[in-house]
Amino acid sequence: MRMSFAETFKALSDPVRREILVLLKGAPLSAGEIGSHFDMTGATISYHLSILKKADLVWETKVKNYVYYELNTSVVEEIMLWLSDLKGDK
Amino acid sequence: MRMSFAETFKALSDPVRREILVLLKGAPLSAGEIGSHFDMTGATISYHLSILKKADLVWETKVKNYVYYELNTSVVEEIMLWLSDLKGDK
DNA sequence: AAAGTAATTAGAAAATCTTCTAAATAGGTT
DNA sequence: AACCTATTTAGAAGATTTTCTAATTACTTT
Repeated sequence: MRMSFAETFKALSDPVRREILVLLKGAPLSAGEIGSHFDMTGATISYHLSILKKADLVWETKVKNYVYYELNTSVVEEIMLWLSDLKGDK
Repeated sequence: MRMSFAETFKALSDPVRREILVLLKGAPLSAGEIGSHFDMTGATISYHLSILKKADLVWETKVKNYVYYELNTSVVEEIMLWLSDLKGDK
């Protein structure tokens, strides 16, 4: 079930997590592939992925012993709508 | 001078600060008027306002011994553009 | 100038977040 | 089954954030 707005904004507030989302813009990547872009342990990447997942910003698919993550653009859209309303667009 | 994207996202990550922005949607309000909407001390509200100000999400105008805060929608627009790009809109 | 009102700053406590190491889980391969 | 590879979980350390109380600044009014 969809998590709160609050948690989505929190998920977006960390630079590592935003960079992960940008990486996923092109195509789904495994946790390991994502991790290789950062100078951090896999455990830390896993922690960030879990927050993105709880915020529904990404989906995961398990294939063999890999876990692939994919961007969920519909939640991005929700945040944009909130911002759009704030801006005063009718 | 305009603060980093990172700081703008951080500023948006707190529910109190988002509620302040919504309050300012209608019209500018003084720090005291903003504070009266929350069950928090004026010092705490002042802290949140300083973060919104540093993120350039609000402007302040001093009138008598009041400080009025006003929403700055152009920064909201910047965040929307980032999200729009993430979504994949060309 | 003294007193009052609005708001901010300083400093500290409590809560939350980020990161690590080490251990555990899960699946694939020999 | 034993071993290897990918990923997650647990637990702890360190950093950052949020909030408060008390003190300070700034401007107004008497």
